[in-house]
Amino acid sequence: MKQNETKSTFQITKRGFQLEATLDCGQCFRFQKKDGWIVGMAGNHFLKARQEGGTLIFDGMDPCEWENFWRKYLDFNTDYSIFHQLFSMDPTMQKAMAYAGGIRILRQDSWEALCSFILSQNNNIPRIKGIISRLCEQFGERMEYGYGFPKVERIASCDLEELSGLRAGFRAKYLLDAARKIADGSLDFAKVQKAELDEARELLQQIHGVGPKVAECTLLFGFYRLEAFPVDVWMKRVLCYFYPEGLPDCFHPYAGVAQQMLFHYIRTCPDAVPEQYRKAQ
DNA sequence: GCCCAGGGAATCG
DNA sequence: CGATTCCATGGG
Repeated sequence: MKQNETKSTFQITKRGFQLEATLDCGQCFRFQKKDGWIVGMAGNHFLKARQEGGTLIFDGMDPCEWENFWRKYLDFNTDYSIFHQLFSMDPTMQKAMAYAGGIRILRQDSWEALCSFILSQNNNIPRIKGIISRLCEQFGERMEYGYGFPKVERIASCDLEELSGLRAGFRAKYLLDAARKIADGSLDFAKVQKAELDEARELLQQIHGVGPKVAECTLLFGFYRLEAFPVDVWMKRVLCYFYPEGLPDCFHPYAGVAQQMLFHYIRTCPDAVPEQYRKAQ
């Protein structure tokens, strides 16, 4: 079988990594669980994987595809023991890390992350996934498995009417403004990448519909700016309950990493906080 | 029907 | 300035 010479199932060992939590903790929206496998796309790349203990099993993966894309996407070239060591001085983070310490910050494409979090505003994760899924089906490239993420120019060439099928509501016009500003060069991702954090925030917020929260998520998840610290309703609960004085100062260079572990912890761990605190505030 | 969801713009005091 | 209100949509 010729195609099996390049596409195969292979395994790697990776201790202290949580595959499912990493791909389903609200930093990306294109993966789902299916028959015990995590299946989904990033950019134009397809992944089918599962985890057994410290072993990751990839189905139908070209080894080059792993080396050239997924290894970096899953941030396997970063040593997370540095973060764990730093965070472990804090009792709340000890608990969060016991639950979600294997989460990694994905090295996502900037445009894909920006779109994802524009569509995330005043919305819930299941519906965000639905909108992004339709966005890819309607405007992305048809791949062997699934659809790629749409190019900037493809979205920029749309009008609002064409985007109505997404059922994105008021967010569609925000998406359009983002695509057009990037396509015509009035927003330059290279400039955002190089800029200081405050300037990068301002650049992104020039997009109509991008405020502090969406800019922060885009910087953390789409530009790998680990000091970015998105605060949504869940993180407000975390801050209110655990950190009324704010995070420890020494976390700041990597506050985004702590944020993502805390976010997943409070959202999905039943006994992270008392029941009344899950709803209140 | 109500409330809420990884918010932000427009408007009002 | 800070604080409301509106924005579309779907699930609980």
